[in-house]
Amino acid sequence: MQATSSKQMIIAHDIISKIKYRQYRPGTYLPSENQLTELYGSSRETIRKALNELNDLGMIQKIKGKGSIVLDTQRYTFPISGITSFKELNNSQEMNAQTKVLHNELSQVPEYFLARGVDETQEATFLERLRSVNGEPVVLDKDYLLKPSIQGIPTKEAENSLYEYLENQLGYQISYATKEVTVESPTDEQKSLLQLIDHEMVVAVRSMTYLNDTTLVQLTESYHRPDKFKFTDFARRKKI
Amino acid sequence: MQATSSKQMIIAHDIISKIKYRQYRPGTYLPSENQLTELYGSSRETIRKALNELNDLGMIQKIKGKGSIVLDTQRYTFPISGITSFKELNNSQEMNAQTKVLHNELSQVPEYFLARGVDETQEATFLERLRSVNGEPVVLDKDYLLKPSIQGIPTKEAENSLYEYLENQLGYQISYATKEVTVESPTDEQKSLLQLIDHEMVVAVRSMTYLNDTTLVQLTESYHRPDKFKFTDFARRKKI
DNA sequence: AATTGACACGTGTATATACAAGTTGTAATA
DNA sequence: TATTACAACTTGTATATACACGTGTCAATT
Repeated sequence: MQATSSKQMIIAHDIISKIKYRQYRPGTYLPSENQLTELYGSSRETIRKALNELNDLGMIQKIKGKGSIVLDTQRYTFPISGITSFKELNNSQEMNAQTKVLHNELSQVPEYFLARGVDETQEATFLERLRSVNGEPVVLDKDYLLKPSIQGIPTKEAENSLYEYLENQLGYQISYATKEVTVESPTDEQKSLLQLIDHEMVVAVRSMTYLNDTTLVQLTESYHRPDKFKFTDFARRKKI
Repeated sequence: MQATSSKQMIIAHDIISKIKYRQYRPGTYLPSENQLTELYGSSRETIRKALNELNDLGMIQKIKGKGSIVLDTQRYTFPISGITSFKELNNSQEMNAQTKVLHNELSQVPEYFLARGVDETQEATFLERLRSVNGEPVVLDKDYLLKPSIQGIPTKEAENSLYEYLENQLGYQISYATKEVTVESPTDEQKSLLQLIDHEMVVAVRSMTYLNDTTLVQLTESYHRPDKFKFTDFARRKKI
């Protein structure tokens, strides 16, 4: 599901772009699987695997006996769900964003992750970054990049996307992450950096990121200003 | 992906239960697809579709050329992600929960949803419920059940799971939902019902629920006490 | 007029086959 | 010894075929 080269992925991307540029419009049916089979010169199974991707993404709704309806994704297309980095988010939303690196040094792993199975002796590079949009501080990111997979990161790279560095520079394939969101009272540091008003709380997003081979490579604590935080999700009902 | 009757679903469930009861343990490999093919007397494609379900759920990690590793789901198994109702959550977590129905009457659709494409003249049954755990108020749910799909709901049913009523009593198939999470200042009603301390904020989860045929049937505004709110998620990196 | 039945067409599931490509251990080779 | 080459496994992709089953149309029947 990663490489963009397979036939089913090419087809999926093509249909997505046709939806994006409104060749296929929300509320209308896609061509039937058999028609798409002819259109792309592939087997029906390949088409179906492509359509199932779109179904999982919430871009279409498959209806047995009828067809696949294009859903209106515009309404809920602010992608914080899934694994999306600040930099990517920034690009896709075209906000005027800025990243300031506050720390980039060796450190211990914080308490929260120790309670979740991370070894206390685990060496890590601590990276603290303050994200601002239009001059206003919005997010405080604390990343812990784990050795030996990640030996460190140039501060210049840290100003951009971490994922980009890990994937393009180090050749790693980030595969999945677990994430936990809570609302907490801010520490003094968070209060001053995020310019929080008295009694205002902070939204904490803590995540653990893994590679394809299940190697844990990154721990993140991300603190958001509550008034700037919005999380949008699309979910299918599964009976498992 | 809904009915539990198909072969691939039976296989998926079986493997899940074997993981659950630790016949297959976290960190170890599942039998290979070919072995599972023999074990279940099915084709490899059927096995693969079952395994892909588990992969999507974050229960296993497939590694090309090696096999499928069982992941440790215990650590992040508090399912608020996805569409899961309070009642189901309650059952799975075995909390001592209670539901009090505050309102059950006709009403207009609130502003938030009008801004998101819902018609102003849309008729709806307004259902307000206060959820408590161990005597403490935790969540305030405001549901709007849309006509003509849903003509109303017996208050007795409202004390249980709405989804159960819709699926088992009305025979509807709930398919997907969009969800948005924000942190806000509480209204006076929320402040008193949820027993919020001064300056404490409230977590608002607003969602729109759809049937298989894309019919919108339910709007929900769910307000959580910030100290009781926790949201856990598993996400795979997708390059689409 | 209302019901029934046949049919066409849609997606859902299951199977068999083939080859591509990643991983690992082993044997042959330089 | 170190490297290379290969074999034997693994998962990934693509194809062809068949049938089950949901939906809608339309004509025949009641």
